[in-house]
Amino acid sequence: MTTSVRAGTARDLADTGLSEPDYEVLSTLVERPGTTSTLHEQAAKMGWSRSRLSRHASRMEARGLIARAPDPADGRGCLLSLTAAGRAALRDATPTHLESVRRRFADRLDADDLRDLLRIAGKLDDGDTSPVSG
Amino acid sequence: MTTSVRAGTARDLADTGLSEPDYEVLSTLVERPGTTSTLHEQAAKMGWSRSRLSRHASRMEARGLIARAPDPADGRGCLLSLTAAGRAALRDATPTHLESVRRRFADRLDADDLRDLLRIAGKLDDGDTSPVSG
DNA sequence: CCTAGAATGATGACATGTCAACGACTTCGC
DNA sequence: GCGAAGTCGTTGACATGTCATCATTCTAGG
Repeated sequence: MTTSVRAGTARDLADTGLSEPDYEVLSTLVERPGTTSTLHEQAAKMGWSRSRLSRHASRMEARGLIARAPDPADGRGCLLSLTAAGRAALRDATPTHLESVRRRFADRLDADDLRDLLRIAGKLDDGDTSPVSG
Repeated sequence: MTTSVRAGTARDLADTGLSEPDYEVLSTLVERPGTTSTLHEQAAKMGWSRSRLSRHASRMEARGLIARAPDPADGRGCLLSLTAAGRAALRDATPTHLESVRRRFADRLDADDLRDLLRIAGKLDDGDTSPVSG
């Protein structure tokens, strides 16, 4: 079911020229002061590995959606920031995406559904990540 | 939540040397007469694209888990079949995988949870796959 | 028989993601 | 200050998946 919903929203997003990871990066970055963030912080905020974000940032940088700059406060770090093109792409995609999510997800569930879903999610996400011992 | 459960079962499976796609292919193939199937049929049965299965079959073939042979009944087709190694890998992985799924999923949900989850899944999977129009 | 069109599986070009390094840099304890 | 240890972002090597396209081969209609 997750698959079905995601496939739908991803398809809708694709029409705007952004993938879901693109959208996540842009929408998380735009919430930052100066629409700028350290790669590390950004990755942490998104729950991504630094490696993953570094790779995706490279692709998005090549497409002109974001820019990289050295972090003046930490010689190891780099700052990611939205470009004008990135801001524009996000602005174009947001209404479509929100509408898509609403139509494919939110509108289909009532309050009971959401409550049950959260309850179940809580049980499944819970606790141990250790492998099967036997 | 799906992500969390899948990550866990994938990790458990990895300990047996198989990925989740590997396991899917092997477990679907073993149900076939002669543990053999056309790539096309196999893909349809699994809900995969031919392309995807072709690619994955190549990787699994390289690892000796399955074998390809020309289809005597259709010059375009090819037959995928389990090798002894593939059968052994599946035999080794199955108990671990079932235990893993049970522990990470089934054991955590009661009858009500399952009922609710199916109800919600039904609503989300439902119907239209068309893009957002406006 | 013969040809137009459909189906099959493979593949090039990419997008996405993981993991284990690595070099550069910072920090901590002394 | 200085060296050990940790952190940062990047990268090579791969696994996985998509899409469009291709050569083959099959099939249906004449």
